[in-house]
Amino acid sequence: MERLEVRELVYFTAVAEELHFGRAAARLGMAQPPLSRAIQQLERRLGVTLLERGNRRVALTEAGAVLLREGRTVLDASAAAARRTQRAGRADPRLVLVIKPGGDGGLLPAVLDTYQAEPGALPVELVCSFGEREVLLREGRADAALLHRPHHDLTGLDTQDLLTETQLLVIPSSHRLADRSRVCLNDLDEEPLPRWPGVPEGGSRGPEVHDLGQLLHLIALRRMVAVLPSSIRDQLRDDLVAVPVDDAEPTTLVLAWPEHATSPALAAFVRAATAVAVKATDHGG
Amino acid sequence: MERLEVRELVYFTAVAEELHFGRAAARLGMAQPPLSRAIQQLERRLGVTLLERGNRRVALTEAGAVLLREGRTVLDASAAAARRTQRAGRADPRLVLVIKPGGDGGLLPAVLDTYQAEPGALPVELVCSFGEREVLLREGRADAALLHRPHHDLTGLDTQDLLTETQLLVIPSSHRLADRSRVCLNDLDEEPLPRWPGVPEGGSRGPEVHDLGQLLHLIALRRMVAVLPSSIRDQLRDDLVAVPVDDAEPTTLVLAWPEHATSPALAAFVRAATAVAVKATDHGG
DNA sequence: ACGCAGCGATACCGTACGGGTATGGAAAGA
DNA sequence: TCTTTCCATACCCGTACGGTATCGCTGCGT
Repeated sequence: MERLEVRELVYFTAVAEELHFGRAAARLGMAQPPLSRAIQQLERRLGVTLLERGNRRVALTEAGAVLLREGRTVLDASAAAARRTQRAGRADPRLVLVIKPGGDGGLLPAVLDTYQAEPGALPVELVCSFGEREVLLREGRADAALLHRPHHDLTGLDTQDLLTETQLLVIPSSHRLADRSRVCLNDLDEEPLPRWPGVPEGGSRGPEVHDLGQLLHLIALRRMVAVLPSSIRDQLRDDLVAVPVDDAEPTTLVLAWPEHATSPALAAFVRAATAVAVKATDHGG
Repeated sequence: MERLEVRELVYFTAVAEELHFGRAAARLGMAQPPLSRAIQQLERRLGVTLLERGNRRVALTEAGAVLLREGRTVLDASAAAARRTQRAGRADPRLVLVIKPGGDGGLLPAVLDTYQAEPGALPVELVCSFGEREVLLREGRADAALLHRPHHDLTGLDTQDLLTETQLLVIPSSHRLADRSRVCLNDLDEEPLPRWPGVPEGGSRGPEVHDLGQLLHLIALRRMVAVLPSSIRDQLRDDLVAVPVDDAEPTTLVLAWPEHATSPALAAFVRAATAVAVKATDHGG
């Protein structure tokens, strides 16, 4: 079996994405002829035609589509490998945890305290990011992340459930639904819901939001409403109210980390978070 | 960020596994000096030392251990990408399903019939393999596999549960436990259990077995006993009996396929298998 | 119908880098 | 101290990757 080189995959994905050798070559910062040759070579070595060269149109074959998808995972894995290795080699070891501001269900302080008490605990570096948090994990830029199920795609990650919460509708006190004791999703059919960065049009309309303060502000301005886990209750402004949504499926806060991770520091962190979570659910009911 | 090439990863994993440049070079079929240089280059580009060169001893650094693990996943993904692309490009499209002989829970005929009735169904190629079945999936050599949870490691695979079965102890009719109406795992402490190929010493002792006929034969010869899903009852020889094991955790037959697979043929197969499975559980209770 | 423009393939060339051989040099064992 | 072992350095060569120039095909515009 002939070897499949990363450089070739970079070339191929560029062409497969542009469907145009010239533009792909420009994107790669190289001339078009060597790119053509590299693709031909790749096709010869695999014994498979990847691109249908209609004279003015380049199209992916079935096999090409497969290689595009598979190749992306290889490139992702390769980039992640490089970054994780570099992070592991740094002189100042730290645990990078990525969170959504306000999305920690109130557990984070206790988790951090518990973790720091563990033997061999590393300094924790918090990275706040509103969208695309799981991408940071997959890219090897972070060691762990707080995510929400089923909101995030958790394939390829190991996870530990921390906290399951019902969801609340957050609206201005002057909203037509503000005095309801409960609502259901049908009531929101016409409401502008936020689009979360990185989530491609989940039936949501309205502008993209990038942080919690901005979101609450927009809600207060009657530009939108939002359905959020019940733990944001603590962080609401005075001019907003929260109403339980009966038929919104509960959201689970999960701690996620890359599959097959072996770092003892991460293992200790998972232990700490789990311990805090079970204590919290014991108390909270 | 500098690019991380597959060739470099092959070189590094060889050295990391051998912990010896000379042997690694021999394994790679090359001379030692260029290998040394390649590793140094890799270290420079990552800005990380991967190997501790004690004068007569080569050892992995922390970062090196990380790169060894991550690099293996890259190499696996790369090999899988190549094979899946080649399979997708073949002139005669087929769906490769890997099974364990006798391990289909009796569902397979119905699943195959149902699938062939689907529009756009491909010919199904059955591959029988006793051990290492999930590896075939991960290597891109098969499209789907029948596996058992919790026996197999399903990380990195998508799965659909088909059938949950209790487990039976299979023994010769002359065995000391043959007239028991039930046993528990403690009763088996001294019994020779088979070692499954690919499973590294799961507390099992006794010889490796590679197919079901051989296994049953060895049981009949009083060389071993085995705990198996209850659906093998149909395939028992006259000189063997099966006794329920009270505290053996139930086994679930799952259909597994590579994460993120998009092939419509595979999707149809999953549909067919799921349909047959729910029908079977409805009937069987 | 003819010509032009767009785009991928081919031809040809230079160089950078991957790989080989020979050798150095440090350290452990006899 | 001499030898052995094993990784690094020095130096050389060939390949193959990338660049420039050009061809050839085809669809479109007038």
